[in-house]
Amino acid sequence: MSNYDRIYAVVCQIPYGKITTYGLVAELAGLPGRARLVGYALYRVAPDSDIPWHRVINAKGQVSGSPVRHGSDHLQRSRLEAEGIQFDPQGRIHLPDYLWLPED
DNA sequence: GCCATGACGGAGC
DNA sequence: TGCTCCGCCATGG
Repeated sequence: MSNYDRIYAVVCQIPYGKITTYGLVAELAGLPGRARLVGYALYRVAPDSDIPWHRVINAKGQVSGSPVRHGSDHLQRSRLEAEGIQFDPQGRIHLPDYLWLPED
């Protein structure tokens, strides 16, 4: 059981229509302050994976993504919009409205 | 084994 | 509000 396995496990718990941040995922996975590892873990996940990686964004409420990857960032935004999540004109999300909490 | 890098976060300006 | 710098640590050359 590696840290990545815990990260994936947490991401899989995110319900439909909800999102969370890298830092929160890291904390729930038992890796407080290791947000970068979460990003790195999701970076290694295939876009067609069964893991809802698209529901994880940064603390700024903005969709990230490596420019080098083939439009994975666009794919993420599309999937989020498909789940009813609204984006601001600047491409940002109002976190408090969609942020997932384990208590829910 | 060392060095540079990166889907981040937070503090400082 | 937006940009820069630093800390964190796994991965790849």
